[in-house]
Amino acid sequence: MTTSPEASTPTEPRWLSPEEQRIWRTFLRMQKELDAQLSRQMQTESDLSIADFSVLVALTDVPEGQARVLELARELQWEKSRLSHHLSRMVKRGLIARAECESDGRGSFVVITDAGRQAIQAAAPRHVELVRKLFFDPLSPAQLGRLDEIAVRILEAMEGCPDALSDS
Amino acid sequence: MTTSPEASTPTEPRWLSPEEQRIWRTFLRMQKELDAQLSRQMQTESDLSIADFSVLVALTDVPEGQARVLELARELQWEKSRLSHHLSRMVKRGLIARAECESDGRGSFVVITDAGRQAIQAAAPRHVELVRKLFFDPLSPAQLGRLDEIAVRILEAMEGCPDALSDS
DNA sequence: CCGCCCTGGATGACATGTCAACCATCAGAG
DNA sequence: CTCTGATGGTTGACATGTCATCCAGGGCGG
Repeated sequence: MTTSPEASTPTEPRWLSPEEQRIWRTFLRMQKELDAQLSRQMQTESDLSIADFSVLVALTDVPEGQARVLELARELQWEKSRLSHHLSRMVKRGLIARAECESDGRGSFVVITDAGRQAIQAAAPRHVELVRKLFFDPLSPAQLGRLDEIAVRILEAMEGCPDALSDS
Repeated sequence: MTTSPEASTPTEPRWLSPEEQRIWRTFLRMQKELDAQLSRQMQTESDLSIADFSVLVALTDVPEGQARVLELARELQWEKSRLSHHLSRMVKRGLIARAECESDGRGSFVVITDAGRQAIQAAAPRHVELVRKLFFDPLSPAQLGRLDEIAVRILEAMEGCPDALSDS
């Protein structure tokens, strides 16, 4: 971001002003810290990663605690290969199980196990508390509304972009 | 986040309202997408990861393009082991080099190479453009100011937290 | 000079994510 | 029925992160 403005680039790039740089770095730092705190807490207090948690949430959101793999992938907006790898690890740890799909020989279902339910039921309250403490509580309702607008705005800006909005 | 509110937890957790859930998920999605787009662009157009880029930026920010490892770690707010691993990979790719530290036999310097300089000088303009396009351009100056306040607010909320703000 | 603890940094084992290739099944054209 | 291409999903190789551990050199009391 601070590469000296002397290089002869076609149409001199619009470098960030010092103030813009500060804002951008603050924003990045906030994101990183937030993520780090939430991950750390989830890991140390509940022995789950945020990724594990997301999968379990998606599964409990759905009737029977059971879903097709690609359906999950769409829900989570994960690549299918990432999901597949992650599911394998979760199976190994007993949080979920795979089940055959009768109607389609290719597909398979993912089912949440009792251990999985227990894990998420233990983790969720703490997680929500922390999300409140770090995100909702510090912001006024007005700020929250404006942040939401901003997030939506940025999402819109990304929608028309070269790379598809990450899915499989 | 949607674990049914029937479990008998001590002091029923303050679950998120549907609207709060929507806001939180939107926020997470925005973060993820932003990061994904920036990473993808950096990778495909400049063959660098955001991490590589950050290291190179930190090195060009500093006189002589040279710094001590832990100094870099502090700058980037990375764990020292992460940095060490990453530096090894970057050395292997010729972007940086290690140099002995005369004054302290333990330490070593990291120096940016010519290849490293070329890489960052090629990558920076495109990166800045994308940051503008996805972050600064879509927001009004007023929104930007409010977002900054919000980010600072959240960072403050995290400062007093159990886990130290991630450093080594 | 010696013993001891601190510090800077590297390493190995392991969790996670990405990309590309693979494979079986399905679905439709002939 | 068979060939062909799309679909659902897994796999392997490899990049990246985390944690715990190790190790060499430094600084200091004695």
